[in-house]
Amino acid sequence: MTTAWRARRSRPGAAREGGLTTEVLEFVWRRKTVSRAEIARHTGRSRSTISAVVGRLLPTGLIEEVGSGESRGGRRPILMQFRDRASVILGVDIGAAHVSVALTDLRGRILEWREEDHPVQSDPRGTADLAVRLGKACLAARGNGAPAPMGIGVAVPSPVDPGSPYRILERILPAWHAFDLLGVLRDHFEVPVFVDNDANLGALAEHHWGKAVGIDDFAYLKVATGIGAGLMIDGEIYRGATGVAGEIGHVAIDPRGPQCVCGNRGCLATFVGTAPLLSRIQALLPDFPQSVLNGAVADIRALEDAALADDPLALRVVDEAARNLGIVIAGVLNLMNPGSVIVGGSLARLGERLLVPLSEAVASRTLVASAAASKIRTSELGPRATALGAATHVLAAALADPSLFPGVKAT
Amino acid sequence: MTTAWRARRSRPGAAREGGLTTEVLEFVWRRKTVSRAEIARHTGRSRSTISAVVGRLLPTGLIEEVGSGESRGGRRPILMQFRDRASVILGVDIGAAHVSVALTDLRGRILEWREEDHPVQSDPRGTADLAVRLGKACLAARGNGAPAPMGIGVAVPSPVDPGSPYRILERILPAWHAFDLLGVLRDHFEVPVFVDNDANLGALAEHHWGKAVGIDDFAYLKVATGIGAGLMIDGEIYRGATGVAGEIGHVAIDPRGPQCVCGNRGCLATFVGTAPLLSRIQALLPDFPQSVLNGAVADIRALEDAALADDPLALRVVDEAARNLGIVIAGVLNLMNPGSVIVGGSLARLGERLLVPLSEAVASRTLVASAAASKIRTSELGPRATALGAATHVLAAALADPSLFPGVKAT
DNA sequence: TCCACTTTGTTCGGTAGCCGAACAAAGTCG
DNA sequence: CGACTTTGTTCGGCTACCGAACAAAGTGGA
Repeated sequence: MTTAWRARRSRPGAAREGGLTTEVLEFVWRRKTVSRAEIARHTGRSRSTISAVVGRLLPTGLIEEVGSGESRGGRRPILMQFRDRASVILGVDIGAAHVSVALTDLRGRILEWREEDHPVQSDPRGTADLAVRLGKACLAARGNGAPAPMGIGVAVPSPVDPGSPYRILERILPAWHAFDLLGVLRDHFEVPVFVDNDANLGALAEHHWGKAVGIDDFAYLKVATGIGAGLMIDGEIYRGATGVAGEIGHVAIDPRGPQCVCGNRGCLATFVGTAPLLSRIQALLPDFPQSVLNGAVADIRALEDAALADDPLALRVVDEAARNLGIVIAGVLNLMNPGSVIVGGSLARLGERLLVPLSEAVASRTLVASAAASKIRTSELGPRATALGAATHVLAAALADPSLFPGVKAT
Repeated sequence: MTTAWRARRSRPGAAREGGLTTEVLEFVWRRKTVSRAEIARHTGRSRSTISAVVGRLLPTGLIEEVGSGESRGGRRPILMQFRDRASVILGVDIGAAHVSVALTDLRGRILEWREEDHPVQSDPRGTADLAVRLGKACLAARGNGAPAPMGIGVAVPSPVDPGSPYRILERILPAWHAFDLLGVLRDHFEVPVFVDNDANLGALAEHHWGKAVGIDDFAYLKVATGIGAGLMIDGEIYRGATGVAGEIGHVAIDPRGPQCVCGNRGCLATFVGTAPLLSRIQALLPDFPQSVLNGAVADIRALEDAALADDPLALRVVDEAARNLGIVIAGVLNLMNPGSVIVGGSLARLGERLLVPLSEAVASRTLVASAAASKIRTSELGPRATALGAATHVLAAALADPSLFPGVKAT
C-alpha cells in the first residue's frame, strides 16, 4: 500500500510540476509570438501574475520581447517569443550498426549532422568514443563562439527500464553488459544526459515536429534492422510496467511461419526488418529476372529506390511487408484505439506504395475499418527522426523543469 | 495549437486537482488507520498543515478519530480512519440480457444485491425502469433511516466515448438510439450519475478490491456474452482516442477461421463468448457421449460446473478457449507490457483449469515467456465485479473531488 | 523515581503565490 | 475630440503553507 502511494507521487513523468513558470514557458514555446495578456487568458491566471512570471523569465534569455502586435481595440500588446537559439542540444542515435549525432536548436532545427557506420553490437567502447567524436565535430562546426549544449539525449535500440535507465542494452546486446555509455558522454560534455528507446524517441519527434503534432494518443512504428513501436498516451511516452511496451518484433502473426531467434514461430521480426526483407528479395529474384535489384547492392535503400521506380520485385516485397505490418497494426488499433498511427523508419519514404496495401490489410481486420485505416500515415522526418527525437527528449525535460536550462537557477 | 493546449488543461481525468484536501482524503481512505504525523510524513507536508486540513475534514463526517495508537517512543498518535459508512453508492450493471444492482458502502462492501434477467437489447425503456426498481429495492431493504446514495455508477456493454459519454449503446444496440438511460436514473434518484464500459469498470473493481490492488498498469479481460478488455494505465482507465480501446472481440486470431458478424474471418469473438462456447459443446457432444453436459441445461454455468468436476468435454472446450484467449493476451503483453493480466467474467471460476493452458499459449508467443506468463491470474470478484466497479467509479470520482460527497461544500 | 529525550499535535508569526482593484499608457471608433 | 478598450504595472490583501516554539504525553536509562 505504502509503496503504491509513494510511487504515485514520485513517478518520473508525473504531471508537469514546477508550477506556473513551467506552464508559461511551455505556452510561449508553443506559440510563435504571444503577449502577456494572451498568456493570462489561456492559462486562466491574472495579468498581474503573468507579468511577474514573465518578468522573472526575461532575464534568463529563454524568452524575449520582439516589438508590438496588432491592437484589438486598445493598447497594442508587447509580443514575446521563445528564444530558439538560447541554447543547443545534442541528439545521439545509437543504431544497430551506425551512430548518428544531431545538433539542434530549441525548436528542433537540425544545425549540424554527423553519422558513421560502426559495429555497435560488438564494440561498446568504440561506439562511445565515436559518439563523443561526432558530438564534438558538430559543436566545432558551429565555430568558436558556439554555446555549449544544454544536454544530450541518447536513443538506443533496446528497451529501457524506467526503474533503472542506466542499465541499458545488456538485455539485447550482451557485449554492452555494465558498460556505462551515458557516463562517458556525461564526463566528456559535462551536461545532463537522457536516454530512451529509439522507437519511443521517434514517436516523440513525430509528436513535436512531424505528423503527430497536436495528437496526444498515437502509435509510431519504426522499421529498421529490427522493428519496434513507440506508444504515446495522453502526450506522454508509455513504457509499460518494465519498459518493454511496444516491443512488437516478436508478436506472432503466423503460427506456421519460420523459426525466429526468440524460439517461437512466425514472429513479425521474421518477416519485416532489414535482414528478412533482403533475404526475401534474394528468394524472389529468380521470378523477376528483369528487376533492377538483380545484381544491385543488397541494402534497404536499394529496395526503396527500386520500389519508388515501380520495380515489380521491389513492389512485391514491399506489398508483403505492408500486409504483415498491417496484421500487427490492426491489433494495435483494436487494443489501444490510438488517434493515429505513424509509420517511420526504412519504408516510410515509400508513401502510398506502402500505405495502400497496409491499409487494406488493416481494414480487413478492424471493426470500424474505414475510420481506423484512414488515420495511418507515413512519417516525413526520415532517418533523422530518431536522433532528432533524442534531442527533443532533452527539450521536453527542460521545458517541464526550466532549472535544467543553463543559467536558470532552480525555483 | 490552441485546441491542443486547452485540451491538456481541461482534460477530465487529469492529474488529481483539488489540492491537498483530496490528497489527504485519499491517503486516509487508503490506510485502515492513520495519524496526522503519519500523513505529514507520507505527503511531505508539515504537521501544522496536515492538522489544518484534518480539522476541516473531521466536521464533514468523512473521517473520524478512533482512539490512540502505539507510541513510537513519544506521545501516542491520535488514529483516524475513513468513515466507510458515511454514505452509500448504487452500482448498476446493464448486461446483454440482465440487469444487476449493488448497493455498496464507501469501502466497496456490497450491502444489498438485486438482479433480474431482461431483454436489454430490445427494450430500453423497460431496462431503465428495471434498473430504477432494483435500485429502489436495494435502498428500501436498508430500512427507513438509511441514507440516500451519493451517486450512481452504470456499466454498459458497449464502448463509451469520452467526448460524449451520454450517447452510449447506440453503436452496438440500435434500439437504444437516443434513449437517455442516465437521465432516467438521475431524475429518479436526484444524484450524480457516472457511466463507463463494463470491462473498464471490471478493471477498476480489480484495481480497488481484487487481484490488482497496488498494481497501476494491468489489463483485465472479461469473458461473458461477448469479450472485452479494460486497460488500466498508471492507475487510470485508458479509453483511447474514441473510447474503444480494449475492444478485442474482433482481433483476428485465425485468417482461416469462421465468418464473424463483423464481416471478417476468425475474430476472437467467434471462438470465445457465451454463444461460441455453447455451440462448441454441441459440436463436440458426439465425441463425448458420457459427458455430464449431455442433456444438461445449455448455459455457461453448466460448462463451468462440468469443468470443475473434470468432465472431459468441458475441459476440452475450456482448453480451446484458453488457447485462443492466450493468443490475444500474448499480443497484449508484447504491446502494452502490463504489470499483470487479470481474467474475469464467466471462466474466472475455473482457476488453474483455465490458467494452465492459457499460460502455455502465452508462453509460446512472448519473448520473456516465464516472467510474463506468471503474472496472469483469474479474478475472484466473480460476476458481481462489474456492478461493484460501477459503484467504485463513483467512489473514485468523489475521492478525487470531495465536493461530490454530500454535505461537503466545494473548495 | 527522576530526568533526558522523542513523538505528537497545536499555536503563531512569516513568506510566497496569486488575485483584484486601481491606474497610467496607448490605442480604436464614432 | 472624447468615450471606450485593451495592455501592462503597482499595490494591498487573501490563502496556503512552512518553521519554530510549545504543551502534552509518552519511553528509557541511571
